[in-house]
Amino acid sequence: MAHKRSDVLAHAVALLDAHGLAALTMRRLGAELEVQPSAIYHHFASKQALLAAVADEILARGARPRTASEWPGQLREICSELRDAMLACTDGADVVATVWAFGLGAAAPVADLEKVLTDADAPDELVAVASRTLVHYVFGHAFEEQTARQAVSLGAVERSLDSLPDFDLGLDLVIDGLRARLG
Amino acid sequence: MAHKRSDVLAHAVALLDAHGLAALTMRRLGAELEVQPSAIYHHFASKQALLAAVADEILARGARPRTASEWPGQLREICSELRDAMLACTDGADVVATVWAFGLGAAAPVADLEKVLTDADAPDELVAVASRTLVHYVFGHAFEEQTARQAVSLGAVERSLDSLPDFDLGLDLVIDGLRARLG
DNA sequence: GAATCGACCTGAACGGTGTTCAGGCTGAAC
DNA sequence: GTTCAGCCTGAACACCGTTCAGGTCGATTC
Repeated sequence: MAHKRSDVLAHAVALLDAHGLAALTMRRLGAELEVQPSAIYHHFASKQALLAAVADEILARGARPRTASEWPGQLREICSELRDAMLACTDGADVVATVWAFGLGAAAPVADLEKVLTDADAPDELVAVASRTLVHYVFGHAFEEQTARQAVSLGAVERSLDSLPDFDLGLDLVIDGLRARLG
Repeated sequence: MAHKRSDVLAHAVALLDAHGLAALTMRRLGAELEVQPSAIYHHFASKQALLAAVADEILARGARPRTASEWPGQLREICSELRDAMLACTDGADVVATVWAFGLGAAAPVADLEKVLTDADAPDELVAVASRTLVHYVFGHAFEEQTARQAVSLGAVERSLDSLPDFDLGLDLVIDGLRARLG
């Protein structure tokens, strides 16, 4: 029973979702596919390449229609979609943020943000700064929320989850800063 | 020649700085101290605990006097200090951000930000949101910059470093959003 | 129908990793 | 002179990502 690249990817995402990043091992993924670990290297050059594909898949699964007509709402839509996509999968924020930081994938959301800002007639430098500021905020918030939740559920650390800041409020903070520059 | 906890920590930071996070291995650290890897567990309960201490040390080394008298300048001082401390050490952003996200250390900068905002009479919720938004921005920016720089220098990925957004500009974006709320 | 070819996989190995544990050494305190 | 704590040894355990020569098998081609 030969597997295709898409089968391997689907099993990898399922494994990540069910048991977390630590369990996403070449050996364990191989076992899940009833295949030797080395067989995975026929489909992906390295674990890093596999993770990049996983990150893109996580984002693709979180895609949703966009309806806002003004740039502030459009930015909010993109950021919320990105956040929800990452939070929908165990360790999703970690995987997506790392892959993106390495420049290996997960570039779509930033491109979308840049397009919205360009269409809103923001100057080039502000487009680059603002889109990255937004994405840094979303990654940071999601990563912290997901990591803290996991650390608490593992009992590794006691820490109140109620104290997590509100996502939309922080987003508005950045967007208000932008509004002051875009008039 | 018996080592103290502070010796182990100092060697760990030196190893991190000289050869990066991947080289900060219990075995390699042991070799550096001319000691068996297991000896390190006498001083630190786990590698995670060691990394937490390393993160705090990185921040402590980056401490500098603060002179600003108004809250926007104070926020800028804290964020710049945090950023510079992380960038001063190889993989510093990765270590500090991860340790902080796990709630194991590196909490001082956030506490400082919260104090400044509280003293500026910001409401409690805004204090929590704003301080985290700022720290997410600083972590995200520093992590991306450091990771990208490293990926390029390793030749793993070709990517223009010139396109990195300006740190102060993004910081002002958030602070302007805050100004609109603090009057 | 036989040969070829590519996709897919095997099985073993290499050189690492964090961590545990029973026990040994040594220098200061009583 | 003995006790005791701090520090360390050395071996093992159970993993990890990755490589590589070779094997299987279905589809394509002559």
